[in-house]
Amino acid sequence: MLDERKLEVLRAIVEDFVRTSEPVGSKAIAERHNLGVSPATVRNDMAALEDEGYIAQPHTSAGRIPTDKGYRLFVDRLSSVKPLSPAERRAMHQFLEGAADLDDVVRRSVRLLATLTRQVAVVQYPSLSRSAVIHVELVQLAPNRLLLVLITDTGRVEQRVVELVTQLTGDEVADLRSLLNSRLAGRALTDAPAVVADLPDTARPEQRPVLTTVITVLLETLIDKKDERVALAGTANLTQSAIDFPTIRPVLEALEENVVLLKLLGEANDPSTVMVRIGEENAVEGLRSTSVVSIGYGPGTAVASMGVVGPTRMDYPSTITAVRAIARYVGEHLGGA
Amino acid sequence: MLDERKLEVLRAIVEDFVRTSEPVGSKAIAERHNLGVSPATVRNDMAALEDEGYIAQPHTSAGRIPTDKGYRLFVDRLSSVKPLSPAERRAMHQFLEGAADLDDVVRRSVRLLATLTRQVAVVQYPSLSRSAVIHVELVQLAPNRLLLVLITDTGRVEQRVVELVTQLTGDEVADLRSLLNSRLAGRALTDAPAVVADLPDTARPEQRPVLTTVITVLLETLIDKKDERVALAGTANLTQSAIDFPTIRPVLEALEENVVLLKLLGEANDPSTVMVRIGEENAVEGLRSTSVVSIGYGPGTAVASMGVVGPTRMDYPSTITAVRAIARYVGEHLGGA
DNA sequence: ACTGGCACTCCGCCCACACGAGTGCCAGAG
DNA sequence: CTCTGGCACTCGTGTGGGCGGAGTGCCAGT
Repeated sequence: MLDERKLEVLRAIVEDFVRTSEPVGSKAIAERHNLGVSPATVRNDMAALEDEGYIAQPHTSAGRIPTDKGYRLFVDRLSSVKPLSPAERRAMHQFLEGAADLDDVVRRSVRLLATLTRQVAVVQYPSLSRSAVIHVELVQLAPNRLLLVLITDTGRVEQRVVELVTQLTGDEVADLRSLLNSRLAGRALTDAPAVVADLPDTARPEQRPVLTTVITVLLETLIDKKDERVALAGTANLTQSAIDFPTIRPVLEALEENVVLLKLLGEANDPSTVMVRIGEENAVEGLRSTSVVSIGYGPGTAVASMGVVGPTRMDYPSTITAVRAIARYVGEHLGGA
Repeated sequence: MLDERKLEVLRAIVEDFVRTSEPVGSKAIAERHNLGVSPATVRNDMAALEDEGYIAQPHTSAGRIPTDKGYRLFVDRLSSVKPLSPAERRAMHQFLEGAADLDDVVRRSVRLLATLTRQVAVVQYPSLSRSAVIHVELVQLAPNRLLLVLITDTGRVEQRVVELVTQLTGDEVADLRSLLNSRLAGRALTDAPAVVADLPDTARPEQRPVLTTVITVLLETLIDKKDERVALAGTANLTQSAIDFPTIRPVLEALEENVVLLKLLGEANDPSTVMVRIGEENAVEGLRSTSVVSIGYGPGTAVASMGVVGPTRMDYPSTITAVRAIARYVGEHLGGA
């Protein structure tokens, strides 16, 4: 059905269209990409490609542009990896150099990703649910108010105020603290509920109400923070592709919905392979005319995801390379810190 | 120079132009705003207003539009406050209801502000520098690694890892903790440097190196975090005013520069008066064609600022009202928590 | 001081037209 | 069976002219 040359023609169409953002015609292909055949032949191939749904015509007597399906084929079978330029590599190292805390790393990463790909970048904060507890701290704000601080191995810190019905002494707080830490330190957050479930039962009766309250808040924090944070950068890059989006409004709206973004990224857990969602493949209304390139990252197995959102008319090879490189580098960086 | 009726004409021009985004002519004014005079008279007034630089013509034989100077006069002398509608008031309460922690409050506020004003909203996180220490916590991660956690009265928590050359016992950490707290608890962050400066001198010799290191990191945290965080929402609203911005690109770029935003908001400290910067009055390149309406907020005297960014062709009375109302409400909310 | 009238300007819109890029199809050559 | 050159056709884009209308500035009159 699709012989070698037809695929070459498709590649030529995708590459030229990405470069010029204008429909590409048979003559241009025959000239620029030395296929050794005449425009007429290319035309026949194009007709075949159009029948199969890989390319389309904006209108009669215009050149062809790739369809979502065409991009998909291109990404899956036709695109060769394009190595990062030395300049890009250098930029990457410099950019992440000297990032102080987790916030800083994420913010720099997202900027970097947006700059390198010239698109909108999204980086999820290392998720609570996939990390482990380092320490639980209790600070007594008042006799009946505690501040619960949860510290994870990815550098994230969550805090919550706990209101108690009873009053506590400093010693009691200390007891509580060491009790919680003995159970939780080193455990994955996902295990936390199981680990602390039986605590109230084993405690002395007078401790129980307090313990129950604290544990409730602790678990609430874990659940609540399921709605995790994301950083966003490069939205201005949307405007450069005025040709691609008739209106960028729905895209901006979708990008502001954290929930949507997380859903988008949530599917890309694997740090070894880049996931590409093209146009209509996106479940998210409003991003139907965009492509999303995403990947998992983190020390060891993935703890979060990052990616970029851009027009379907995107330089996939470069974008994929950049996303992969940055994810790997940030992952190492987090592991070392 | 500018008699009563001329001011009325200016008001009419501003109001109509804000509503329709089209240049307004003398006839429309004479009809819609019953001034009791003929279009010809209005024309004379308009000529005077134009001479004074309050309005301008896009081209001969078009209506007039307000200049920055015209908006300025309108805001300062002609705009009456417009109370919040009951629906808006209800929305405000519901929106902030049940916000758990500081992050949540800020995120909800910024969304609310963007929704109510239908513009881009910016909310600065309560700044460290203007708040006070509640507690300093030290968590021993390893014999020579401490986690320093700083808790402020606005609910913000900052953490930093401290690497030590020497190893510490748990007791030593506890000593250090109580020492720091005895000095810092309840003090304003801005006082912190002065308060802890002499600590190493008064300590026992063997404690000094550790103390110096910890204090250095502590002060670093304060300085570092000067570059404070902001939350942004409603960027999609920029697209609705396609008439107002030929390109929204520079605006989006400016909004992504946190530094720029902070500079913008930084000037609005006073929680009692709304600050309005119109068009060219903005120091920030890229926001020269926008207006910024901002105000300080927080429990008691202001601890941070919030505001909106929109086209100069903006409904100033409504916007000012909304910004003021939300700032006040969020301030109370923070105070009560 | 205000009004009505009038001539003038200029933008926006519509239409017609020509141009050119690109196609599909076909007949003929290898 | 595959490729090529030729040709007629389609359709979007750019250009230029003409028209209508909105709005103005000015002036003479009340």
